[in-house]
Amino acid sequence: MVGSSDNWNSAVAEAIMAIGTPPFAEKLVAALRGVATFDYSVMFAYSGDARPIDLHDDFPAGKRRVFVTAYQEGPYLLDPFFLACSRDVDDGLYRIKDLAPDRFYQGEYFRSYYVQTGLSEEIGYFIQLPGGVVAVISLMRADHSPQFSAREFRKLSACEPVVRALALRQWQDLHRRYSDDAVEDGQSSIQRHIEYAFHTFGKSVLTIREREVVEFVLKGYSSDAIGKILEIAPGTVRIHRKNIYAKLGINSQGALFSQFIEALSAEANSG
Amino acid sequence: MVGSSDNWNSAVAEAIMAIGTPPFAEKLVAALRGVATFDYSVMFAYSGDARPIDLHDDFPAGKRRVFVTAYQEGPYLLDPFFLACSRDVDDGLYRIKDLAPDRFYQGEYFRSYYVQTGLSEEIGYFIQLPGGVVAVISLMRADHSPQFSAREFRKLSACEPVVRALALRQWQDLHRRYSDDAVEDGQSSIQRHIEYAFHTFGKSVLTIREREVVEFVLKGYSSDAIGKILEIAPGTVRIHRKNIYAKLGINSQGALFSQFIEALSAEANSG
DNA sequence: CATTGCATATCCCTTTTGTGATAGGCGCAT
DNA sequence: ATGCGCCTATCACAAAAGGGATATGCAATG
Repeated sequence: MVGSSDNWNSAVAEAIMAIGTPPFAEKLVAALRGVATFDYSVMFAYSGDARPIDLHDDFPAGKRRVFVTAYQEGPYLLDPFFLACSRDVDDGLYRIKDLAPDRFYQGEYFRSYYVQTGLSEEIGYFIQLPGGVVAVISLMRADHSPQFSAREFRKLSACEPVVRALALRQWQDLHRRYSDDAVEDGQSSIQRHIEYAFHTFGKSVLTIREREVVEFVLKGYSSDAIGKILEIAPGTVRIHRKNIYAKLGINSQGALFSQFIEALSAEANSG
Repeated sequence: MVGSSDNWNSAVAEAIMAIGTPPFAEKLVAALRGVATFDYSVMFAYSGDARPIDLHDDFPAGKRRVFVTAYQEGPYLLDPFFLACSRDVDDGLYRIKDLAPDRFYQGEYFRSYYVQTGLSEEIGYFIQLPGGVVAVISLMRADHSPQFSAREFRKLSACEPVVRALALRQWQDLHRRYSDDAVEDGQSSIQRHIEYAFHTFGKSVLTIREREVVEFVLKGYSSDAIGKILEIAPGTVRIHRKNIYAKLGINSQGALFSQFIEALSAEANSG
């Protein structure tokens, strides 16, 4: 089947082990790259008409704007993939042109947005997730690459059950993780942790003013800049830093960062 | 590879979906039956010298006594599979006769116990589970069937990574159920995120060496200390830092930390 | 075979930090 | 009211980091 099946099995094994962890999508895509080559991949979650959520992508830095940011602004509403989700397409692998209106290349979506992407073809796995959400994993070829051959498409189709099962489990795991302790105000669990850590780091030893200074130091401001923000002399900021380091038993900015990260981790085990 | 790979993928998908549920082992074995035929299968968990635990088997009612009950009474202590577990065998697929003492068929174990099983061959996947437990998934051929051919053995071996990953996840899931959340592998979700971020931060723009330097900078080491760790001149570390800052469009350690924290937050929305 | 990117390295100069010592004003509690 | 903790501030010196210029060896890419 898929070229060297050793690689496929090893790659699937890695993806299985990564279920519920950040590198999951990366591993899944790596497995698919062993089946057929492609230039970019992206995984969007579509929930009704809402702005799609970027669950994963591997666009180079320069391309992300057109493929993700710009897309999410509005073009997605004309995307054949998005429209297919609204039509309740069966799970499976589809070519974008098979889902598109008859004259895709003459349509509004193609002319006003898709040309900018410079893609020669895009295919996508559709996966119905619980709660009416549809995940689409897109594999893309840039315009210097040929379209997916029938053979490649068949091979990728054969992988669909595994891709689907993995995506479903990942989704379950994410929800198990975030449903207990998160999502009231749209902020993710990690963001809340970071925010919390900024305001409580060193609470037992540092004074209020010192914690303010710590916050700005951690956010990358120089002593001079912090002085301006807090409207005190830069020298005073330096005194605060000195006292802070002494209290924390450290002697550099770097060590402060390090302690902050540790606090972030530790917090997870007790808060 | 494995005959019809459609079936293999579908079967693996079913097993993935069954992780953490009772029919899991059944699905896993079903997948393997699509690769090569066998008469019976059993999955034992060995923990030190303790009586092995029967995690799954598909023996017909009449055979279970000799294969499971009798085996657990004592014969297991002479079982080449059990003995291999004590010797810390690497994960993988093994034939019983390759693990057995030279003259297996003349040995005590064979004469006093194994003959009763009426098997022509037995092969087993060895999987090291956390906590020093070893799981062995045995596939058996009764004496009217031929031994596993080299080709069949190779095909089953190719499946090993998947079998192993599935078994590990199943074991983790069983344990998560009893030990509430976290720890299992000593890492909480946030810690995993941080660890992941350390290794992927700036992946699209920074080189490997640069990311190594970033990691140590974020962990609070000075250029001199990093130079010693990476065994390069301190001046070189400073060059790396300079290049890193240029690529990231920043100009201080603090800004680097700030970007790292932002990456951590962003990751939560897509990881 | 030339180019490009990466890792390595040194000089030199400026800016920022880390650390010492020292000290005035303010609020709060014994 | 006297002491104590906190915030403020200055001076001076040493250590580390930021930034420019320049160069060599190596591997991959064309």
